[in-house]
Amino acid sequence: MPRPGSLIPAAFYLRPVDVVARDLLGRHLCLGPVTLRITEVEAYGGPQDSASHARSGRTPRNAPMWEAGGCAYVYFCYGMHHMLNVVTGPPDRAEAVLIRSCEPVTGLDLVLERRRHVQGPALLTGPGKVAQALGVDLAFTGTRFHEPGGLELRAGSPAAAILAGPRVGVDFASPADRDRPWRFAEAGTPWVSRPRNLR
DNA sequence: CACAGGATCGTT
DNA sequence: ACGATCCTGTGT
Repeated sequence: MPRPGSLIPAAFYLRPVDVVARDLLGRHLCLGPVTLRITEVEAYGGPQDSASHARSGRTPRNAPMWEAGGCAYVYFCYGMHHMLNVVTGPPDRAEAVLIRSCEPVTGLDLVLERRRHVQGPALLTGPGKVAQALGVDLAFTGTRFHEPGGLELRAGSPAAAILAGPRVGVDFASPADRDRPWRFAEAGTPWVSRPRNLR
């Protein structure tokens, strides 16, 4: 059975992080039998962004952020959740896009099993839920989305309109970074975490 | 080596 | 509003 959409080439990721973030909406995330369509993302800048994991420079955990765009950066949070990011830009820019919400496309039976049969948008709205549904864990950090066979990004169907707002859970950042409107979601979709604060 | 805290989630 | 739960970065 062919994959839904063609594999996205490496050049896609070599643009400013907010541009790639918007362009990721509507693309397909694929792993094994599961395909998810991206509906909500957040952009994180390099060392100068006080909300980003890159703010402390290169560490063992965030090393994939310093790779060339197209790399996966996965980290473990709050002792129980995995967070999936798409690294962007040339090497050493350390920018990444957090995948916050998706809608199901294929492999729904497996997604429902992994998500304990939660009903409605609560199934996939939130970064921890997306990673759990896809089956992504730390073993995937450092892998490349444009190389076939593993965690892949494919064409999908683009978002017609996009809403933006401040990022979630970054109250610790400086005011300028806290207020930067770098959360993006497809307009009108129910597959979004915290629909408030978007316009 | 010890410790404080986190780009969250689900329940109370 | 809060507890779960453990990896991570930082400091001693």
